[in-house]
Amino acid sequence: MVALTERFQGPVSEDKLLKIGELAAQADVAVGTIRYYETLGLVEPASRSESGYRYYNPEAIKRLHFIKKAQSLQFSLSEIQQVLGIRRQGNSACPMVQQLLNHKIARLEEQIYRMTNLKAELEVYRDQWADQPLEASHSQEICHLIEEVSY
Amino acid sequence: MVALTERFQGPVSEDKLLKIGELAAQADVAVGTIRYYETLGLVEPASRSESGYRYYNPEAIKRLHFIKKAQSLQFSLSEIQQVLGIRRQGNSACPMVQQLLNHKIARLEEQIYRMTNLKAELEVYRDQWADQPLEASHSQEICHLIEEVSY
DNA sequence: CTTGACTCTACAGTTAGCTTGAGGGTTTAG
DNA sequence: CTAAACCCTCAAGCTAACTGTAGAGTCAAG
Repeated sequence: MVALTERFQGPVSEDKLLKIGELAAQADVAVGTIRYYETLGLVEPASRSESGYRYYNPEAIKRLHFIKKAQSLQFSLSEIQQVLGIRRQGNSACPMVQQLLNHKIARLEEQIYRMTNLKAELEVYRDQWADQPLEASHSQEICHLIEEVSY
Repeated sequence: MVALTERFQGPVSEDKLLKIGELAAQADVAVGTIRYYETLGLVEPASRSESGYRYYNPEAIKRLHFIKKAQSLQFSLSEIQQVLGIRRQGNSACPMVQQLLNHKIARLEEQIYRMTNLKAELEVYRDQWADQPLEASHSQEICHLIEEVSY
């Protein structure tokens, strides 16, 4: 499945450049997704062959991993873009990054708090359900859980 | 702003039916959103006037509040739909609801765990940044935070 | 009885994050 | 040298959850 090119062609002085499919396999991301990320400025090939093939250096794998991690933790692509894109602007990124971090930390705190509350609430409902005799589930009241939870 | 109808017309025996705009104001939801929810089977007017106007009973306010709460806690409309829609199917909803709850609780647990980890990670970065002398922000390295975080 | 606020339906548009497809070149294993 | 496997671009489509618009009818106050 994962067949890595050992040789490469192109004018680059680094070694082990990857074609898009190889990068995709290594980073466990779809080829189309990588191209899509490129339109957003999140990844860029180190070079292009004459025929237009993208060639990435292995750093790109880490980049994609970073994106996936940040994403799985509720960062939007545009937030990731902000952090990654800032260096291109040539000015100090730190203030913006710090702001982003503070904002993110505050949001996480709030979400954790709300999720913890919800979890406790749901557990109460679930346990009430567990205590209920089975026949009760089939009374007129279609599901006591729904009556409790729904409104 | 909030002008409630005191009288109503229609064949319903309850009192204080609301027009869609009134319901929207009471529940703090856009009119269009309510109509959209109706297409998903999440809310239904108690009745319609001859001219087609929707008339809701005040229960609908609670329904919308429930939807908003569940939503703010990461439940999708289709999940909410599953819970609310089940009674229409005439069979016992409890097993499905229990399953949904368990699944949701597990997901919350995982998300809380991951968010807590990320928060700690981000706080480390932020604090490292705070300790950094200002000039360091303007060295060749455009932002040490980016170098640390990005890969 | 008219005017303005409200409502109706139907459908197009929006943002996010991709996926799929058409149509056509390129590489590489056998 | 040929056929499979890859790659390219461009464009459209998809899900979620709405928002907005057009064109037309309805209701309530003055």
